[in-house]
Amino acid sequence: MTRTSGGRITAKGTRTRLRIVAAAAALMAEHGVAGTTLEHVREAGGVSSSQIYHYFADKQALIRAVIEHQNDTVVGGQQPLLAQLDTLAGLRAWRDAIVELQRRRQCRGGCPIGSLGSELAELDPQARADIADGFHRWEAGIRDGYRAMHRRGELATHANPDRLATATLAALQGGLLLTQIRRDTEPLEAALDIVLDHVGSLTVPPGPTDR
Amino acid sequence: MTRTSGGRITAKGTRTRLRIVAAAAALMAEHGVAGTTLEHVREAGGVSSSQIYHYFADKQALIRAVIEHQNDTVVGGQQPLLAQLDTLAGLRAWRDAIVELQRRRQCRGGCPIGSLGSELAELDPQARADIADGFHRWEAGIRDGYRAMHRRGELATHANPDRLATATLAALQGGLLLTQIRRDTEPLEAALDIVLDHVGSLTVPPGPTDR
DNA sequence: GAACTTTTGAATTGTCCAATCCAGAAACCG
DNA sequence: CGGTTTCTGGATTGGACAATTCAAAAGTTC
Repeated sequence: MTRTSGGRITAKGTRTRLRIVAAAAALMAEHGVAGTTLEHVREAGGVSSSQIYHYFADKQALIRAVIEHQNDTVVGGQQPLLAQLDTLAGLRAWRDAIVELQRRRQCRGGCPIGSLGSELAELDPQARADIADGFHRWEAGIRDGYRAMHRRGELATHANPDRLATATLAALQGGLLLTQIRRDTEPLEAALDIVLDHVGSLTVPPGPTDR
Repeated sequence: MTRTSGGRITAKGTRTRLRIVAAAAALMAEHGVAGTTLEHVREAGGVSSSQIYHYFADKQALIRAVIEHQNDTVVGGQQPLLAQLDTLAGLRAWRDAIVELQRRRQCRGGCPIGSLGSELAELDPQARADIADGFHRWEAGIRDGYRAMHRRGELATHANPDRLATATLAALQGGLLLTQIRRDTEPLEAALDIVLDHVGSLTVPPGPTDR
Protein backbone atom coordinates (compact mmCIF):
# COMPACT_ATOMS: atom_id res chain seq x y z
CA MET A 1 0.00 0.00 0.00
CA THR A 2 2.28 2.75 1.17
CA ARG A 3 4.98 2.86 -1.46
CA THR A 4 7.63 5.50 -1.54
CA SER A 5 7.36 5.85 -5.29
CA GLY A 6 4.69 4.59 -7.64
CA GLY A 7 5.57 1.52 -9.64
CA ARG A 8 5.22 -2.22 -9.61
CA ILE A 9 6.32 -4.63 -6.94
CA THR A 10 7.84 -8.00 -7.50
CA ALA A 11 6.92 -11.10 -5.51
CA LYS A 12 10.24 -10.92 -3.74
CA GLY A 13 9.71 -7.29 -2.88
CA THR A 14 6.34 -8.08 -1.36
CA ARG A 15 7.91 -10.72 0.81
CA THR A 16 10.64 -8.37 2.00
CA ARG A 17 8.13 -5.70 2.80
CA LEU A 18 6.06 -8.15 4.80
CA ARG A 19 9.15 -9.36 6.63
CA ILE A 20 9.90 -5.79 7.68
CA VAL A 21 6.38 -5.10 8.86
CA ALA A 22 6.10 -8.39 10.73
CA ALA A 23 9.42 -7.88 12.47
CA ALA A 24 8.52 -4.31 13.39
CA ALA A 25 5.09 -5.40 14.62
CA ALA A 26 6.55 -8.09 16.86
CA LEU A 27 9.17 -5.76 18.28
CA MET A 28 6.73 -2.95 18.88
CA ALA A 29 4.29 -5.30 20.57
CA GLU A 30 7.05 -6.43 22.88
CA HIS A 31 8.92 -3.20 23.56
CA GLY A 32 6.59 -0.47 22.45
CA VAL A 33 7.06 1.92 19.55
CA ALA A 34 9.58 4.13 21.33
CA GLY A 35 11.50 1.08 22.49
CA THR A 36 11.91 -0.17 18.95
CA THR A 37 14.68 1.32 16.83
CA LEU A 38 15.05 0.80 13.12
CA GLU A 39 18.29 -0.93 13.91
CA HIS A 40 16.33 -3.55 15.85
CA VAL A 41 13.98 -3.95 12.94
CA ARG A 42 16.91 -4.35 10.56
CA GLU A 43 18.39 -7.06 12.69
CA ALA A 44 15.18 -8.94 13.48
CA GLY A 45 13.98 -8.79 9.90
CA GLY A 46 17.36 -9.56 8.38
CA VAL A 47 17.20 -6.50 6.15
CA SER A 48 19.32 -3.43 5.69
CA SER A 49 18.52 0.18 6.31
CA SER A 50 18.00 1.06 2.69
CA GLN A 51 15.43 -1.70 2.31
CA ILE A 52 13.28 -0.18 5.01
CA TYR A 53 13.47 3.22 3.37
CA HIS A 54 12.81 1.69 0.03
CA TYR A 55 9.41 0.48 1.18
CA PHE A 56 8.53 3.20 3.67
CA ALA A 57 8.95 6.95 3.49
CA ASP A 58 9.98 7.19 7.13
CA LYS A 59 9.50 5.59 10.50
CA GLN A 60 6.00 7.02 10.79
CA ALA A 61 4.97 5.29 7.59
CA LEU A 62 6.32 2.02 8.92
CA ILE A 63 4.36 2.50 12.14
CA ARG A 64 1.18 2.99 10.17
CA ALA A 65 1.85 -0.19 8.23
CA VAL A 66 2.33 -1.98 11.53
CA ILE A 67 -1.04 -0.71 12.75
CA GLU A 68 -2.68 -1.97 9.60
CA HIS A 69 -0.93 -5.29 10.04
CA GLN A 70 -2.06 -5.64 13.64
CA ASN A 71 -5.61 -4.69 12.76
CA ASP A 72 -5.68 -7.55 10.28
CA THR A 73 -3.84 -10.01 12.48
CA VAL A 74 -5.58 -9.44 15.79
CA VAL A 75 -9.12 -9.07 14.55
CA GLY A 76 -8.70 -11.54 11.71
CA GLY A 77 -6.97 -14.04 13.95
CA GLN A 78 -9.89 -14.46 16.29
CA GLN A 79 -12.48 -14.64 13.53
CA PRO A 80 -13.40 -18.26 14.32
CA LEU A 81 -14.02 -17.33 17.94
CA LEU A 82 -15.87 -14.14 17.12
CA ALA A 83 -18.23 -16.02 14.84
CA GLN A 84 -19.47 -18.00 17.82
CA LEU A 85 -20.16 -15.02 20.02
CA ASP A 86 -23.90 -15.38 19.61
CA THR A 87 -24.36 -17.72 22.56
CA LEU A 88 -23.35 -17.56 26.20
CA ALA A 89 -21.22 -20.67 25.71
CA GLY A 90 -19.45 -19.03 22.77
CA LEU A 91 -18.75 -15.95 24.87
CA ARG A 92 -17.29 -18.10 27.63
CA ALA A 93 -15.06 -19.93 25.15
CA TRP A 94 -13.85 -16.61 23.78
CA ARG A 95 -13.11 -15.38 27.31
CA ASP A 96 -11.22 -18.55 28.15
CA ALA A 97 -9.15 -18.40 24.98
CA ILE A 98 -8.07 -14.82 25.67
CA VAL A 99 -7.21 -15.52 29.29
CA GLU A 100 -5.28 -18.61 28.28
CA LEU A 101 -3.34 -16.67 25.67
CA GLN A 102 -2.27 -14.06 28.19
CA ARG A 103 -1.31 -16.73 30.66
CA ARG A 104 0.91 -18.37 28.08
CA ARG A 105 2.50 -14.99 27.44
CA GLN A 106 3.11 -14.65 31.17
CA CYS A 107 1.02 -11.50 30.96
CA ARG A 108 3.78 -9.69 29.10
CA GLY A 109 2.66 -7.09 26.59
CA GLY A 110 -0.93 -5.94 26.61
CA CYS A 111 -3.16 -5.78 23.57
CA PRO A 112 -1.06 -5.18 20.44
CA ILE A 113 -3.58 -2.63 19.22
CA GLY A 114 -4.38 -1.06 22.56
CA SER A 115 -0.72 -0.51 23.37
CA LEU A 116 -0.11 1.18 20.06
CA GLY A 117 -3.20 3.29 20.64
CA SER A 118 -2.14 4.45 24.04
CA GLU A 119 1.31 5.35 22.82
CA LEU A 120 0.37 7.07 19.58
CA ALA A 121 -3.02 8.65 20.22
CA GLU A 122 -1.63 12.08 21.08
CA LEU A 123 1.40 11.85 18.83
CA ASP A 124 0.08 11.01 15.38
CA PRO A 125 -3.50 11.85 14.41
CA GLN A 126 -3.41 9.53 11.42
CA ALA A 127 -2.25 6.65 13.60
CA ARG A 128 -5.04 7.39 16.04
CA ALA A 129 -7.60 7.22 13.25
CA ASP A 130 -6.17 3.95 11.95
CA ILE A 131 -6.32 2.42 15.41
CA ALA A 132 -9.87 3.67 15.90
CA ASP A 133 -10.65 1.80 12.71
CA GLY A 134 -9.20 -1.42 14.08
CA PHE A 135 -11.24 -1.07 17.23
CA HIS A 136 -14.37 -0.50 15.20
CA ARG A 137 -13.79 -3.67 13.23
CA TRP A 138 -13.16 -5.57 16.44
CA GLU A 139 -16.24 -4.16 18.10
CA ALA A 140 -18.33 -5.00 15.04
CA GLY A 141 -17.32 -8.62 15.40
CA ILE A 142 -18.52 -8.67 18.98
CA ARG A 143 -21.63 -6.69 18.20
CA ASP A 144 -22.82 -9.12 15.57
CA GLY A 145 -23.07 -11.85 18.18
CA TYR A 146 -25.09 -9.74 20.58
CA ARG A 147 -27.34 -8.56 17.79
CA ALA A 148 -28.00 -12.13 16.72
CA MET A 149 -28.93 -13.09 20.27
CA HIS A 150 -31.15 -10.05 20.52
CA ARG A 151 -32.83 -10.77 17.21
CA ARG A 152 -33.52 -14.33 18.27
CA GLY A 153 -35.15 -13.02 21.42
CA GLU A 154 -32.54 -14.49 23.72
CA LEU A 155 -31.61 -11.11 25.12
CA ALA A 156 -34.09 -8.98 27.05
CA THR A 157 -35.71 -6.46 24.74
CA HIS A 158 -34.52 -3.55 26.84
CA ALA A 159 -30.90 -4.67 26.38
CA ASN A 160 -28.79 -2.63 23.95
CA PRO A 161 -26.53 -4.98 21.95
CA ASP A 162 -24.38 -2.19 20.48
CA ARG A 163 -23.64 -0.62 23.83
CA LEU A 164 -22.99 -4.06 25.25
CA ALA A 165 -20.38 -4.67 22.55
CA THR A 166 -18.64 -1.37 23.31
CA ALA A 167 -18.53 -2.19 27.00
CA THR A 168 -17.22 -5.68 26.28
CA LEU A 169 -14.31 -4.32 24.26
CA ALA A 170 -13.60 -1.73 26.94
CA ALA A 171 -13.59 -4.39 29.66
CA LEU A 172 -11.23 -6.46 27.55
CA GLN A 173 -8.84 -3.56 27.01
CA GLY A 174 -8.87 -2.49 30.62
CA GLY A 175 -8.50 -6.06 31.79
CA LEU A 176 -5.52 -6.57 29.51
CA LEU A 177 -3.85 -3.40 30.76
CA LEU A 178 -4.26 -4.27 34.45
CA THR A 179 -3.17 -7.82 33.74
CA GLN A 180 -0.06 -6.57 32.00
CA ILE A 181 0.80 -4.21 34.84
CA ARG A 182 0.13 -6.79 37.56
CA ARG A 183 1.54 -9.78 35.71
CA ASP A 184 -1.55 -11.69 36.77
CA THR A 185 -4.58 -12.75 34.73
CA GLU A 186 -7.00 -12.08 37.60
CA PRO A 187 -8.03 -8.55 36.48
CA LEU A 188 -8.68 -9.76 32.94
CA GLU A 189 -10.84 -12.57 34.22
CA ALA A 190 -12.74 -10.33 36.61
CA ALA A 191 -13.37 -7.71 33.93
CA LEU A 192 -14.65 -10.18 31.34
CA ASP A 193 -16.64 -12.20 33.84
CA ILE A 194 -18.61 -9.22 35.03
CA VAL A 195 -19.62 -8.50 31.46
CA LEU A 196 -20.56 -12.10 30.78
CA ASP A 197 -22.46 -12.31 34.06
CA HIS A 198 -24.32 -9.20 33.09
CA VAL A 199 -25.15 -10.62 29.67
CA GLY A 200 -26.26 -13.77 31.45
CA SER A 201 -28.59 -11.79 33.66
CA LEU A 202 -30.08 -10.20 30.54
CA THR A 203 -30.64 -13.58 28.95
CA VAL A 204 -34.18 -14.76 28.53
CA PRO A 205 -34.38 -18.46 29.42
CA PRO A 206 -35.74 -20.36 26.40
CA GLY A 207 -38.11 -22.51 28.52
CA PRO A 208 -40.69 -20.41 30.38
CA THR A 209 -42.22 -17.46 28.56
CA ASP A 210 -41.25 -14.02 29.75
CA ARG A 211 -42.79 -12.98 33.05
CA MET B 1 12.89 11.16 47.78
CA THR B 2 15.20 10.29 44.95
CA ARG B 3 18.17 12.53 45.54
CA THR B 4 21.32 12.28 43.51
CA SER B 5 23.48 12.64 46.59
CA GLY B 6 22.54 12.36 50.22
CA GLY B 7 22.17 15.65 52.01
CA ARG B 8 19.65 18.19 53.08
CA ILE B 9 17.20 20.09 50.97
CA THR B 10 16.20 23.70 51.39
CA ALA B 11 12.67 24.98 51.03
CA LYS B 12 13.58 26.55 47.72
CA GLY B 13 15.08 23.32 46.49
CA THR B 14 11.89 21.46 47.34
CA ARG B 15 9.86 23.93 45.35
CA THR B 16 12.15 23.65 42.34
CA ARG B 17 12.01 19.88 42.48
CA LEU B 18 8.23 19.96 42.61
CA ARG B 19 8.11 22.38 39.71
CA ILE B 20 10.18 19.97 37.62
CA VAL B 21 8.04 16.96 38.48
CA ALA B 22 4.79 18.81 37.93
CA ALA B 23 5.93 20.12 34.55
CA ALA B 24 7.17 16.69 33.51
CA ALA B 25 3.95 15.04 34.68
CA ALA B 26 1.79 17.45 32.71
CA LEU B 27 3.88 17.06 29.57
CA MET B 28 4.00 13.29 29.80
CA ALA B 29 0.26 13.10 30.36
CA GLU B 30 -0.25 15.14 27.23
CA HIS B 31 2.43 13.79 24.90
CA GLY B 32 3.52 10.54 26.48
CA VAL B 33 6.90 9.74 27.97
CA ALA B 34 8.66 9.29 24.64
CA GLY B 35 7.12 12.49 23.35
CA THR B 36 8.50 14.50 26.24
CA THR B 37 12.12 15.62 26.05
CA LEU B 38 14.05 17.11 28.93
CA GLU B 39 14.24 20.24 26.86
CA HIS B 40 10.46 20.49 27.00
CA VAL B 41 10.57 19.97 30.75
CA ARG B 42 13.22 22.65 31.07
CA GLU B 43 11.12 25.12 29.16
CA ALA B 44 7.77 24.30 30.78
CA GLY B 45 9.22 24.25 34.28
CA GLY B 46 11.40 27.30 33.77
CA VAL B 47 14.48 25.45 34.93
CA SER B 48 17.83 24.64 33.43
CA SER B 49 19.31 21.33 32.51
CA SER B 50 21.61 21.16 35.49
CA GLN B 51 18.74 21.68 37.88
CA ILE B 52 17.02 18.57 36.59
CA TYR B 53 20.17 16.53 37.00
CA HIS B 54 20.72 18.03 40.39
CA TYR B 55 17.49 16.49 41.64
CA PHE B 56 17.35 13.35 39.53
CA ALA B 57 20.04 10.89 38.58
CA ASP B 58 18.73 10.52 35.03
CA LYS B 59 15.55 10.64 32.99
CA GLN B 60 14.42 7.31 34.39
CA ALA B 61 14.57 8.66 37.92
CA LEU B 62 12.49 11.63 36.86
CA ILE B 63 9.95 9.31 35.26
CA ARG B 64 9.63 7.39 38.50
CA ALA B 65 9.07 10.60 40.41
CA VAL B 66 6.36 11.47 37.90
CA ILE B 67 4.66 8.13 38.51
CA GLU B 68 4.73 8.72 42.24
CA HIS B 69 3.34 12.19 41.67
CA GLN B 70 0.49 10.92 39.50
CA ASN B 71 -0.31 8.17 41.97
CA ASP B 72 -0.78 10.79 44.65
CA THR B 73 -2.56 13.29 42.44
CA VAL B 74 -4.99 11.01 40.62
CA VAL B 75 -5.95 8.76 43.51
CA GLY B 76 -5.72 11.50 46.10
CA GLY B 77 -7.61 13.95 43.92
CA GLN B 78 -10.76 11.86 43.78
CA GLN B 79 -10.72 11.00 47.47
CA PRO B 80 -13.95 12.90 48.19
CA LEU B 81 -15.72 10.98 45.44
CA LEU B 82 -14.22 7.63 46.39
CA ALA B 83 -15.40 8.08 49.97
CA GLN B 84 -18.99 8.08 48.73
CA LEU B 85 -18.70 4.93 46.66
CA ASP B 86 -20.69 2.92 49.17
CA THR B 87 -24.07 3.68 47.63
CA LEU B 88 -25.46 3.37 44.12
CA ALA B 89 -26.01 7.12 44.05
CA GLY B 90 -22.39 7.71 45.02
CA LEU B 91 -21.23 5.40 42.24
CA ARG B 92 -23.35 7.29 39.73
CA ALA B 93 -21.92 10.60 40.89
CA TRP B 94 -18.41 9.23 40.52
CA ARG B 95 -19.21 7.98 37.02
CA ASP B 96 -20.67 11.33 36.01
CA ALA B 97 -17.69 13.24 37.35
CA ILE B 98 -15.23 11.12 35.37
CA VAL B 99 -17.23 11.37 32.17
CA GLU B 100 -17.60 15.10 32.60
CA LEU B 101 -13.87 15.48 33.16
CA GLN B 102 -13.06 13.64 29.95
CA ARG B 103 -15.61 15.68 28.07
CA ARG B 104 -14.02 18.90 29.26
CA ARG B 105 -10.67 17.54 28.11
CA GLN B 106 -12.21 16.83 24.72
CA CYS B 107 -11.21 13.21 25.32
CA ARG B 108 -7.55 14.06 24.84
CA GLY B 109 -5.12 12.01 26.87
CA GLY B 110 -6.29 8.86 28.60
CA CYS B 111 -5.70 8.03 32.22
CA PRO B 112 -2.45 9.65 33.41
CA ILE B 113 -1.51 6.46 35.22
CA GLY B 114 -2.81 4.01 32.65
CA SER B 115 -0.97 5.75 29.82
CA LEU B 116 2.29 5.64 31.73
CA GLY B 117 1.65 1.99 32.51
CA SER B 118 1.05 1.03 28.93
CA GLU B 119 4.15 2.83 27.77
CA LEU B 120 6.54 1.70 30.49
CA ALA B 121 5.36 -1.77 31.51
CA GLU B 122 7.81 -3.61 29.25
CA LEU B 123 10.54 -1.01 29.42
CA ASP B 124 11.23 -0.44 33.09
CA PRO B 125 10.37 -3.11 35.68
CA GLN B 126 10.62 -0.66 38.55
CA ALA B 127 8.23 1.72 36.83
CA ARG B 128 5.83 -1.16 36.26
CA ALA B 129 5.90 -2.01 39.95
CA ASP B 130 5.32 1.61 40.94
CA ILE B 131 2.35 1.86 38.62
CA ALA B 132 0.96 -1.42 39.93
CA ASP B 133 1.13 0.18 43.33
CA GLY B 134 -0.88 3.19 42.17
CA PHE B 135 -3.53 0.90 40.70
CA HIS B 136 -3.70 -1.05 43.94
CA ARG B 137 -4.31 2.12 45.92
CA TRP B 138 -6.97 3.18 43.47
CA GLU B 139 -8.65 -0.18 43.53
CA ALA B 140 -8.57 -0.18 47.32
CA GLY B 141 -10.54 3.06 47.31
CA ILE B 142 -13.21 1.51 45.13
CA ARG B 143 -13.19 -1.76 47.03
CA ASP B 144 -13.90 -0.10 50.36
CA GLY B 145 -17.22 1.16 49.05
CA TYR B 146 -18.32 -2.24 47.77
CA ARG B 147 -17.21 -3.89 50.99
CA ALA B 148 -19.23 -1.43 53.02
CA MET B 149 -22.32 -2.13 50.94
CA HIS B 150 -21.74 -5.83 51.26
CA ARG B 151 -21.24 -5.61 55.00
CA ARG B 152 -24.43 -3.64 55.38
CA GLY B 153 -26.23 -6.37 53.48
CA GLU B 154 -27.07 -4.14 50.52
CA LEU B 155 -25.21 -6.39 48.11
CA ALA B 156 -26.26 -9.96 47.45
CA THR B 157 -24.25 -12.33 49.64
CA HIS B 158 -22.92 -14.21 46.63
CA ALA B 159 -21.44 -11.00 45.22
CA ASN B 160 -17.67 -10.60 45.51
CA PRO B 161 -16.82 -6.98 46.37
CA ASP B 162 -13.10 -7.33 45.71
CA ARG B 163 -13.58 -8.79 42.28
CA LEU B 164 -16.19 -6.16 41.55
CA ALA B 165 -13.66 -3.45 42.40
CA THR B 166 -11.07 -4.95 40.07
CA ALA B 167 -13.59 -5.13 37.25
CA THR B 168 -14.70 -1.55 37.90
CA LEU B 169 -11.15 -0.26 37.58
CA ALA B 170 -10.63 -2.33 34.44
CA ALA B 171 -13.81 -0.99 32.89
CA LEU B 172 -12.69 2.53 33.72
CA GLN B 173 -9.27 2.01 32.15
CA GLY B 174 -10.62 0.37 29.03
CA GLY B 175 -13.34 2.99 28.73
CA LEU B 176 -10.78 5.77 29.00
CA LEU B 177 -8.60 4.20 26.34
CA LEU B 178 -11.41 3.73 23.83
CA THR B 179 -12.68 7.21 24.59
CA GLN B 180 -9.25 8.66 23.97
CA ILE B 181 -8.89 6.81 20.67
CA ARG B 182 -12.40 7.65 19.48
CA ARG B 183 -12.49 11.19 20.85
CA ASP B 184 -15.97 10.40 22.17
CA THR B 185 -17.11 9.73 25.73
CA GLU B 186 -19.58 7.05 24.63
CA PRO B 187 -17.28 4.05 25.30
CA LEU B 188 -16.41 5.33 28.75
CA GLU B 189 -20.07 5.75 29.58
CA ALA B 190 -21.00 2.34 28.23
CA ALA B 191 -18.20 0.61 30.12
CA LEU B 192 -18.99 2.23 33.46
CA ASP B 193 -22.74 1.89 33.04
CA ILE B 194 -22.57 -1.83 32.51
CA VAL B 195 -20.67 -2.18 35.77
CA LEU B 196 -23.08 0.05 37.65
CA ASP B 197 -26.05 -1.76 36.15
CA HIS B 198 -24.54 -5.00 37.26
CA VAL B 199 -23.98 -3.70 40.75
CA GLY B 200 -27.56 -2.48 40.69
CA SER B 201 -28.79 -5.94 39.77
CA LEU B 202 -26.84 -7.33 42.72
CA THR B 203 -28.39 -4.80 45.09
CA VAL B 204 -30.78 -6.06 47.69
CA PRO B 205 -33.70 -3.65 47.98
CA PRO B 206 -33.87 -2.41 51.58
CA GLY B 207 -37.65 -2.80 51.84
CA PRO B 208 -38.69 -6.47 51.39
CA THR B 209 -36.62 -9.11 53.17
CA ASP B 210 -34.38 -11.36 51.13
CA ARG B 211 -36.02 -14.27 49.33
C1' DG C 1 19.84 -12.35 -23.69
C1' DA C 2 19.78 -7.36 -23.73
C1' DA C 3 17.70 -3.27 -21.83
C1' DC C 4 15.36 -1.82 -18.10
C1' DT C 5 13.45 -1.73 -13.34
C1' DT C 6 13.34 -3.27 -8.85
C1' DT C 7 15.75 -4.74 -4.90
C1' DT C 8 19.60 -4.94 -1.84
C1' DG C 9 24.10 -3.93 1.09
C1' DA C 10 27.36 -1.10 3.27
C1' DA C 11 29.01 3.14 4.45
C1' DT C 12 27.89 7.73 5.74
C1' DT C 13 25.56 11.90 7.26
C1' DG C 14 22.96 14.86 10.12
C1' DT C 15 20.10 15.70 14.03
C1' DC C 16 18.16 15.34 18.27
C1' DC C 17 18.58 14.82 22.92
C1' DA C 18 20.28 12.83 27.22
C1' DA C 19 23.91 13.77 30.11
C1' DT C 20 28.10 16.49 31.88
C1' DC C 21 30.86 20.36 33.41
C1' DC C 22 31.98 24.35 35.67
C1' DA C 23 31.60 28.73 37.52
C1' DG C 24 28.84 31.89 39.96
C1' DA C 25 24.72 33.07 43.00
C1' DA C 26 21.94 32.16 46.89
C1' DA C 27 21.00 30.04 51.18
C1' DC C 28 22.34 28.03 55.50
C1' DC C 29 25.02 27.74 59.99
C1' DG C 30 28.49 28.45 63.33
C1' DC D 1 30.24 37.55 58.93
C1' DG D 2 33.07 33.90 57.10
C1' DG D 3 33.02 29.35 55.73
C1' DT D 4 30.43 25.75 53.77
C1' DT D 5 26.87 23.63 51.27
C1' DT D 6 23.06 23.90 48.19
C1' DC D 7 21.25 25.72 44.13
C1' DT D 8 21.21 27.68 39.44
C1' DG D 9 22.54 29.06 34.41
C1' DG D 10 24.72 28.45 30.25
C1' DA D 11 27.66 26.15 27.32
C1' DT D 12 29.30 21.78 25.83
C1' DT D 13 29.88 16.88 24.86
C1' DG D 14 28.90 12.30 23.36
C1' DG D 15 26.08 8.86 21.73
C1' DA D 16 22.16 6.95 19.62
C1' DC D 17 19.44 6.66 15.90
C1' DA D 18 16.71 8.29 11.91
C1' DA D 19 17.60 9.18 7.30
C1' DT D 20 20.54 9.49 2.82
C1' DT D 21 23.51 8.04 -0.83
C1' DC D 22 25.29 5.17 -4.31
C1' DA D 23 26.69 1.30 -6.62
C1' DA D 24 26.09 -3.54 -7.25
C1' DA D 25 22.99 -7.63 -7.53
C1' DA D 26 18.72 -9.77 -8.70
C1' DG D 27 14.71 -9.90 -11.21
C1' DT D 28 11.45 -8.74 -15.03
C1' DT D 29 10.05 -8.04 -19.85
C1' DC D 30 10.27 -8.27 -24.65
